Amino acid sequence: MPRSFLVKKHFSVSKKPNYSELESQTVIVSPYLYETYPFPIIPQPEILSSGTYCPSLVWDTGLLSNFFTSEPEYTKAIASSNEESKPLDLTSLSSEDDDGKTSDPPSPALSATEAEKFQCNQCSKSYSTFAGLSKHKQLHCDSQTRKSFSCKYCEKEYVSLGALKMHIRSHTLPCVCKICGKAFSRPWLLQGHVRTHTGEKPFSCTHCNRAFADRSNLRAHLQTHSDVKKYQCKTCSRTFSRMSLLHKHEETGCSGTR
DNA sequence: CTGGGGAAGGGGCCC
DNA sequence: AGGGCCCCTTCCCCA
Repeated sequence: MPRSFLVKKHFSVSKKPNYSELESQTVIVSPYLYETYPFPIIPQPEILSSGTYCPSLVWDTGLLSNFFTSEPEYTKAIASSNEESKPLDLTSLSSEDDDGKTSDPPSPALSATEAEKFQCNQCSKSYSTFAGLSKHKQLHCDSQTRKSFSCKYCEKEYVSLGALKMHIRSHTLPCVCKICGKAFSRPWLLQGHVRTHTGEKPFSCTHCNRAFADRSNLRAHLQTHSDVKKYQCKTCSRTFSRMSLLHKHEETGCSGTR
C-alpha cells in the first residue's frame, strides 16, 4: 500500500504523552554532514526548490489556472487571492453557517458554557473563541460552503491553497537526493533520508547510548526501556511499546488474560 | 509470532 | 502565507 495514502486514524491514545523523558535525551545536531562529507549532502535552498530537479513540475501559483481549467470558481478565487492577497472571508462563511440553512440539528452552542460558546454546527465541536471555530470550520467542517481546491493528480480536495500546494509536492517530489536520486516531497524528509547514506544519528538514548537518525524512532526506542509501555490493551491490560504492536495484538484476538 | 529498528509520509503548529 | 519543524503513525524487515 502506498504510504502516501495513509489515513490518520484516531485511537484512544493520549495525544500528549509524557515526553519529559525524551526531553532529557541528548540531541546532538552534528555538523558532520556539512564538514566531513565530500559533497553537498543537504542541498542548498535553491536546490531544494522544485526548479532545479523538476523544472517541468515546478509549482507556481501561475499554473493554478491550468489545474482548475474546469473549475472557473476556483480560478476566480485564486486570481482574486493573487491580486489582492485577501484571506478567505471567514465571517461571511460563518454567518452563512449560522443562518440555519444546513440540515444539521440545531446547535445547542448558544446555551453552552461561556468557555465553549462557539460550536460547530457540522460536528458540534465547541470552541471558546470565534476565531477557533472559524479555523476549525475552514479546516474540517465547511465542506458545503468552503472554497475547495482540487488536486490535478488525484481526487484529493483541500480547503486552502497552501494545503493543496503542500499536497502537490507529494506528486512532484521536488526534493531529490543527490546520492541515490530518490525524491521526496519535503526538504526535511530528504534530510532524514540523507542520514541513511551518511550514517549520521543525532538522536541518542541516554539509557543505552544507542543513537538514531530519527527522533520518532528514538521515542519508540525509549519505550523499550520502560516496564509499563505506552499502549495498553483494554481487555488484558497488557502494554506495548508501539501502537502497531497493540493493534496486532488486538487483531490476532486478545485472550483476555496476560 | 513477537518485539524492535529503520524509513517514510502527512497533519498541524509556530515563526 | 509559506517554510520549517515536530509529532504521530505506518509499513517493512529482521532477530
